[in-house]
Amino acid sequence: MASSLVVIDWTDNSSEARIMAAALQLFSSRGFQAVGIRDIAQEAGLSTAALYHYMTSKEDLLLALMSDRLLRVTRAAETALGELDAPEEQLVGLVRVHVIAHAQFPSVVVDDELRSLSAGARRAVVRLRDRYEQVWDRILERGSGRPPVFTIADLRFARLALIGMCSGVNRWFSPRRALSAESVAEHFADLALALVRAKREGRPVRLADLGLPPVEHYSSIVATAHEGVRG
Amino acid sequence: MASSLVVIDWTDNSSEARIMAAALQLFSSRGFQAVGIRDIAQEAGLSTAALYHYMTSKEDLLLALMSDRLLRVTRAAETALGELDAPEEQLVGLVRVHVIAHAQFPSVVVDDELRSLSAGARRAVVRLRDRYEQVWDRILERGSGRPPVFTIADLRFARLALIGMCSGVNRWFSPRRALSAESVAEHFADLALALVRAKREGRPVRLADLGLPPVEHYSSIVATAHEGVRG
Amino acid sequence: MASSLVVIDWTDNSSEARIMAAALQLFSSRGFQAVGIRDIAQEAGLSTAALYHYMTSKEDLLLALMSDRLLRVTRAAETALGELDAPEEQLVGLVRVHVIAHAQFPSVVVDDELRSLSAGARRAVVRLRDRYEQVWDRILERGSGRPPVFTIADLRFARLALIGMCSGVNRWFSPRRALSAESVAEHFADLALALVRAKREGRPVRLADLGLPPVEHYSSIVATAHEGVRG
Amino acid sequence: MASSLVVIDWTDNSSEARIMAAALQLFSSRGFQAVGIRDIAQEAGLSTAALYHYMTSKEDLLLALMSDRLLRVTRAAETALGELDAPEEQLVGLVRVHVIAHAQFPSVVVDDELRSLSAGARRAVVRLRDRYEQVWDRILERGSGRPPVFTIADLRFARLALIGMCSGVNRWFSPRRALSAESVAEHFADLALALVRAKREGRPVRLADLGLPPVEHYSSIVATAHEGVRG
DNA sequence: GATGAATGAGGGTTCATTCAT
DNA sequence: AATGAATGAACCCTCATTCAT
Repeated sequence: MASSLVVIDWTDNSSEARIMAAALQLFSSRGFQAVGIRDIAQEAGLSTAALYHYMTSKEDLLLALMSDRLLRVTRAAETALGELDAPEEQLVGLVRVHVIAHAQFPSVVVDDELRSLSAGARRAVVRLRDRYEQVWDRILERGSGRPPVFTIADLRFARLALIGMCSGVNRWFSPRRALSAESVAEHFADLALALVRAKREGRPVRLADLGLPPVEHYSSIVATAHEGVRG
Repeated sequence: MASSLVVIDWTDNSSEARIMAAALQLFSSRGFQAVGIRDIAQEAGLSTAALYHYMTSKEDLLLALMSDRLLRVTRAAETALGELDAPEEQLVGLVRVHVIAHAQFPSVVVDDELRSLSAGARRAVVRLRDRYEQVWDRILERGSGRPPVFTIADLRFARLALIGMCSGVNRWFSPRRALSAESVAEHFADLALALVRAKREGRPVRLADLGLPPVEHYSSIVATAHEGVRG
Repeated sequence: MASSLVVIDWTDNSSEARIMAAALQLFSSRGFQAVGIRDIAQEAGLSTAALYHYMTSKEDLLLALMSDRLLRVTRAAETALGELDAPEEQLVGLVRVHVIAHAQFPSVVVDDELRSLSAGARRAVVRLRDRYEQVWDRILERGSGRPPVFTIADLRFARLALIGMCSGVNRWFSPRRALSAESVAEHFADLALALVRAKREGRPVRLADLGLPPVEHYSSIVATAHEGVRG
Repeated sequence: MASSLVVIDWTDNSSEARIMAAALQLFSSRGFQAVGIRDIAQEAGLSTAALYHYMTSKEDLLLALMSDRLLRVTRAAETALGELDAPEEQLVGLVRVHVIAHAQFPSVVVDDELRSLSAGARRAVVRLRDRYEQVWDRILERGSGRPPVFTIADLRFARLALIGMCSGVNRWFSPRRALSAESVAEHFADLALALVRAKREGRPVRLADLGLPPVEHYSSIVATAHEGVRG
């Protein structure tokens, strides 16, 4: 029984995992409201009644998926950040993780679907989201310290702008076009450095100036954090 | 009969205008799929059957609203741009218009609801959206000319990032918090300048460096373009 | 729209009346819980969706029917009592009305289905039921006055016994057996006189001793109070 | 495997007994149709699948309970009658047993739930019910013999009235009110004597006139017949 | 211009039951 | 003896839509 705030185990292809995968896939592509439980059941290869062995309601399913996504992306972000020190490097790491996670994996854009949750569930998810956003804030703060690496007028707006642009990827990215998630991540990482006016020794920093691990490293961090979910 | 790609007349409080206003308001706050035609009818003070004098289907209503939003924001953008010359100024004008329109007016975020449209309607809206995005592209191109004002690695990604961050406003902006649409517009305009690495005479430009009309000017451009729709 | 505590208009064969008739018939013979709204719709010759033009929920339908039954039997009882004076005669009138109503018309036995109602609706019905039971109490009280016509140890138990035995008719009466509602009413009226130990001038009274209108008179009172409901 | 017409063994707290107790309790308070097998399983502390080791269907469970109730009340009635001789005393004994059984023990009112049974099961239960009703008929007949103790116009109607009033107890009796099953039994016994116009030496008999064992004696007869079922 | 009546399809959820383990 | 997994059918109710008036 998938209780609420939990990291889902996707690795086997048990009924539960198949249901979760089906729901994630469908919610991600059509939106929660537009998906019927019959769709989910069919995709998972079960009867609709069987769904109710693993969830208590459709909303509960959404809740589980949102928290899973948030917990995993948070985990991936922390893994990436743990390997880095300088704020500008950490920002790049964070953007890479976020973009790759949102482009490569079916993701329920949390802020899009918050309104589909009832008050209680919404509060729980908001709490997780806030925790994730604090990761961003922490970096932006550190980069604004003395001496400042970033030049940011308002930390909150900068974070909203960054997350807005990075989550937007989810809406237009399609692997069909000859466009890899990694190349998007690279471009957005550089744009993020610009957005915060990152500088080293008084000079604007470009992505190429940083001696970071290659972007593929972050693909594998994200993949590890997401385990066996099909990309 | 509200045919498809049209600028809606909101100024009177005819039944049609009331229906449109109700639908816009509801789609904007709850999402297309979550709104029933009963909700719209009730909000407009009519029977559900009466709705069908003014629309051919619920989808048609969405289509009309999306095109209205796109046409109006495009019009507002062009008004703003016509008064300005330098690319960095135009970028600021565009961001101001976009942010104010999305924060202050109920807006159907086009890319969010495209999936709710059938193929034909989707194509029509995408065409309008592309036309609006070309406005962005035109500015980014001009700023990338010789000598370059912007430093942009890839024009398309920059546009996606900018629109992503500016449209995201729609998700979190709430007039209840002591936060005006204008102040958001100002912060985002400055962030946009940073994102494109705008320079004048080799130096990074800040919003304050530009001698632009005050942000309220753009509020009124947007308001004019949106006529009597309640903000 | 059949609101709650109301005397239903059965006389035409409008959709509403047909729904009510179907529901009454089905609830009466199978019990509320065992009847599906599909059954009602089919019996009424409508789609299930159409039902919801005339009711707000299945429970609301039950509520309407219970209140209709209670209000009508109360009305019939009061008509009968208004024509009579002596308590022993009134008791006979009341038993005749109650038995004929329960044998001849599909009736939802109120106390059987109270548990199917939610708390609020239940309270409303109990109030009507209590009002009807007060009619019985009033007669039993009058018969216990000075000089007493009845000999009753406890008024409440006597009422419960009388109503219990008279409502029980509903369970076993079937017009198929050569058994008229009127003949049952006669036997039960005489048993009721016995139960309260009715006396005139010190002698036990039998039904035949009273100069009452014939039982058919009460059939027509009940029929009038129930209007065009098919018996 | 609980086959059909059987006296259930309630004395141990085996799974079977717990299931039966749960079902009886629930059917009694909510009615057969309103009780789900999940409710029964939960109350019994088992999985729903486990229920099917002890029953063949939900209906079978009802059948078993109805027959158990009927057989036990019949047995209790016969025990009571065996100790008595005069018809008027036997009538009192029977009423006491019936009322106490229906007030004090969760009882499935047979005539209420007959409609929930399929034709075959119904026939079987009706046979048991008829046997129990014959106990009543036998007494009423004896009391109508020569010289008559009772004055009854129609034996069948008298029996229906008596059982109707005594079974009705089940609907309104609640141990919460300061009302003992025994005191109800006493009042109803006296009312039953009145209903049949019982006389001794030409004079109406009251309950107090009879030298019967105290009502508690009948409580214990009923309790014995019902063994360990919680009251 | 507007509505009440009506509907087929589908919404999410629960039903009693079976079966391999 | 007991269970978790699974299901087809049914639950009450709402959906967007049509049409005669």
